Amino acid sequence: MTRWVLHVDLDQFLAAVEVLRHPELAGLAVVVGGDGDPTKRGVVSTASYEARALGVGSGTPLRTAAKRIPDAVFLPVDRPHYEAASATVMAALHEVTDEVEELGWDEAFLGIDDPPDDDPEAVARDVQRRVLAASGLHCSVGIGRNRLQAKIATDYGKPAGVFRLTAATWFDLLGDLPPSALWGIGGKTSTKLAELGIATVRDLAGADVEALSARFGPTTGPWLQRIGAGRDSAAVRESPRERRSLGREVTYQQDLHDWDDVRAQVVELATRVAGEVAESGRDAVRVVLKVRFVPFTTRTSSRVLPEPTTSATAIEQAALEAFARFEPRAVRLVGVRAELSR
DNA sequence: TCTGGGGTCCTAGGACCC
DNA sequence: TCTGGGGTCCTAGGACCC
Repeated sequence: MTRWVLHVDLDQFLAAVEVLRHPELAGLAVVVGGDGDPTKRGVVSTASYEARALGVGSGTPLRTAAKRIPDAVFLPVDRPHYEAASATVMAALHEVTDEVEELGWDEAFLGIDDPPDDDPEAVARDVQRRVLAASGLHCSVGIGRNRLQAKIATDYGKPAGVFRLTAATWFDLLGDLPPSALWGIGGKTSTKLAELGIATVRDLAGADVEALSARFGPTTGPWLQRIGAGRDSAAVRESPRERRSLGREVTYQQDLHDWDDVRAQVVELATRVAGEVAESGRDAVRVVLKVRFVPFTTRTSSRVLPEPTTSATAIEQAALEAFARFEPRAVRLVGVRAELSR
């Protein structure tokens, strides 16, 4: 039996969906983010390839994007519309196999056993045709023997391509790259690894697991070495998985200077979250309050609920108890998150 | 550059108990 | 009067991802 994992990633998803319904935007620098007003606080969710070529990508502050590309088309994030497009795509993927693990709106892993002629590329191209036919959207497909290989392969297939990455080519392709080239390693971990003399993926694969464990802990240490070597579980976890938490947060356009205003926002968010907890049919077991002070210092405070509950009163009270631990200061963001019972 | 909103998982320290 | 080892829970925060 031969086992393959395919990683399907829609190309410039939000921008592509917008171009589909506004064909006149094709070929333009399209920037989707916030409420579409680039003078407000917010960041870019997705930029079209044309915008990326001009220095604007996901995470770029909208105000920066507007300075870099004054004549870009700025559009608001339209969640319901993207969710519908995503559902169409995921349905197309489920026609290929039941083994589908969704990763947000625009990505999924597919588990494929024994493809015809042991030709996973043919399956990948079939996936691309089906997605395009169903949704009008192009995607790239990475092929690997596990999720990690497939996920990284996709980048080499973009846009609209197919790319295979296995143990045979892992070090040829990635060996000399910094560890941050790997899925799960960001800038912070990369810096810590450099302090241990680990500068490349090859170094990481050959690193001493004991040393990694001493620095990163008993779970993360060995995991880092494994992903350096390109090893990962081939299991595709069926989605949707049981959600662990549910929250709402808001960055205010103007900083809140009045502590009573902040308190009122805590209550409002807690009420909203409580409503959604009740709707979810699950119980909350803990409430986490998040406050981002001016200029950008973030603090959290949490309370275990006396018992698992959907009670808005209990959730609000826990949020306020957490709130009472903070000293009054100017605030730019308030968030409330409920952790759900297992 | 002046930094969203939705999440997940892991670590570490202190409290507390046996 | 100076002190163990293990286990679990709670809390805060870090890091990462889409």
